Amino acid sequence: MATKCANCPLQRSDVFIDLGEDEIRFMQKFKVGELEVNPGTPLLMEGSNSPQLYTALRGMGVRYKTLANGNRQVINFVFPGDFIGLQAGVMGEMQHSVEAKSPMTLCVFDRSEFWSFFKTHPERAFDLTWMAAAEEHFLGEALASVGQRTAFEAISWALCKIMLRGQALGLAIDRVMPIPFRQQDLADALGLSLVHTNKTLSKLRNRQLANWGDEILVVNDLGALADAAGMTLEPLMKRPIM
Amino acid sequence: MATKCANCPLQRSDVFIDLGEDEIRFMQKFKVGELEVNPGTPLLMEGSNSPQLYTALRGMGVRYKTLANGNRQVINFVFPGDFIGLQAGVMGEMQHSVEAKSPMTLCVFDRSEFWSFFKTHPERAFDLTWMAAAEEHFLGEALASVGQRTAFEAISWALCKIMLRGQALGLAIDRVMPIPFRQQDLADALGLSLVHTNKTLSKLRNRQLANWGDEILVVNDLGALADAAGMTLEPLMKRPIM
DNA sequence: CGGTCGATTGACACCTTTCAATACGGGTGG
DNA sequence: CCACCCGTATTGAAAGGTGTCAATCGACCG
Repeated sequence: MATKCANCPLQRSDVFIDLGEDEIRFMQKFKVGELEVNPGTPLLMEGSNSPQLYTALRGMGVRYKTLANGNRQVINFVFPGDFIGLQAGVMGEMQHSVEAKSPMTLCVFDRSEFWSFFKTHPERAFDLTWMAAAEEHFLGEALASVGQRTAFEAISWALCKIMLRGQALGLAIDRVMPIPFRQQDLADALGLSLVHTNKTLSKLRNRQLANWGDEILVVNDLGALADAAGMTLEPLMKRPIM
Repeated sequence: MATKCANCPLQRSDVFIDLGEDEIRFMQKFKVGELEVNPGTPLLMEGSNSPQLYTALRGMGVRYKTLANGNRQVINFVFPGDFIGLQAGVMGEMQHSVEAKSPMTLCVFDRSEFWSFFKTHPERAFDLTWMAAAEEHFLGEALASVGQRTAFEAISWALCKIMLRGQALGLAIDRVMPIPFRQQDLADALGLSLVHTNKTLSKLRNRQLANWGDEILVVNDLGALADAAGMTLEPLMKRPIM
C-alpha cells in the first residue's frame, strides 16, 4: 500500500519544512506510486531519459558517474528526503546514475507532470530550485574537499557530513548510525584508492575520532572530527521536500 | 548607458535560446542597471546576502570558496551568459565568492523581484532551474576530474572545456582564445599545486596539445586534447539566459 | 566445503607537493 | 632614466602523501 502524502513519514522529521494542506493534496495527485528496491538496484542510469522521478522515503543510495577509463566517481550519498531525477526532469536526461545501497522505499512521480509544478504551483517550483541550489552548494564543498584536503581531512569531512545528516534525519541513535556503504564507495567519493581509504579509516579509529565498521558508524565527538577535517560545523538548514 | 534587453549582445550568440518578446519585456523590467568592473573586483562574497543578482554580459571571472586553512578552491570559471547569485536568490546567502578576472560588464537584477519569476513567469522559473541543474551537472564532472583524473588528464579536460565554451561564445577565433586566468587559478580549480600545474602545462605544450601563455590559449586539435583528457566531446546544449 | 565479497596489511613505486632560486615585465618613486 | 618591488611564470631537487600490487582473513552462501 502506497503511503499517503498526508501521512508522509518524512514530515515527522523537523529538518523538513512542513507542507501546506494544498501542497500535500497537489503532491498526492502527482504521486503515481511507491517503489521498494533491494540493495544494488539501479534507479536511474546516466544518459537515461526516465519517465519517473523519485523522492527517497527510506534507505540510502549513491549517485555516481562512470568515466571513460572505467573509474567511478561517487557524486554524493542519497538519504531519505532527497529528490532523485531533477536533471532528467529539467534537462531531459540524467548526467549521473543512482543506485540503492540499502533496501529503499521511493515515492514515484510522473515526469510528464513536471511542468505543472511551474505552471500551477510556483511555491513547489521554488522549492525545486532551492533543492538544486542546495545540491550545487554541496557539490562545491565536495569539490573543495577532494581538491584541497588531505585524505585524512577529506575522510573526516565525509564522515562528519554523513553523521550530521544521519542525526538530523533521526537515523543516528546517540552517536551511532547504521550505514550500508562500502569503503570503496567512500574511496570513489573522495578520489582515493581503496587501500589508502582503509588505512586512513583505521587511523581515525586509532585516534578515537570515528569508528566505521560492520555497516555502523560511530562518532563520539563530532566537534573533534570536524576539527580534524578543518571544517566548521554549521547547523543544517531546514529543507523542503517533494 | 545600459544595454536594452532587446539588444542583448548575448542573444546574438546561437548557444543561447532565443527569448520571446514578452520575456524580453519582463527581463527589462527586472533589470535595474549595468555594472562595469575591473579585474580583481569581488562581485559576491561567500556568506553575503547580496540584494543584487547578475548576468555576465562580457568578460570572465571565477567562482571560488576559501577553506579554513586558507586554501582556495575554484569552483568554476564564469563566462558571458552565466547567471551569478542564484544561491543568494533562493537560499538567502552565497556559498561561494565570485570575482572578476578581466574587465566585466554585468547585467544587474534586483533580488527582491526574484520571487516574481516563479509567480508570474513560470517559463523563466523553469529556465532558472534548468541553469541550476546544468551547474550541478558541471560540478559533477569537475568532481570526477579532480577525483579520478591525473594532473595531465585533468588539465587537458579543463582546457578543453574552456576552449569549447570559448568557441561556442565566439570568444575563440580560429582555435585561439584570450583568457585572463592565472596558472594559480587553474591549479586551484583542479586541486593541484602551482608548480605541478606549470610543469604539466609545459608538457602539454611540448606534445603540441595545447599552448597557454601570455593570456592566450591555443588548441590546434580539440579531439586530440579530449583524448588526452580521457573525455568524449559532446556538443554543447543550447542554454537559456536570464 | 569451495567460492565470493569486503576488509586489512605490508612493501614498493611514483605522482605531486614543498622548498628554493631565477627570470621577466610592469609599475612606482627617487 | 634607473633602481626597486611585486606578481607571474619557470626550473631543479628533495620529501612525502597516495596508488598499485599482492597476500591474508573473516563472513556469508549455495
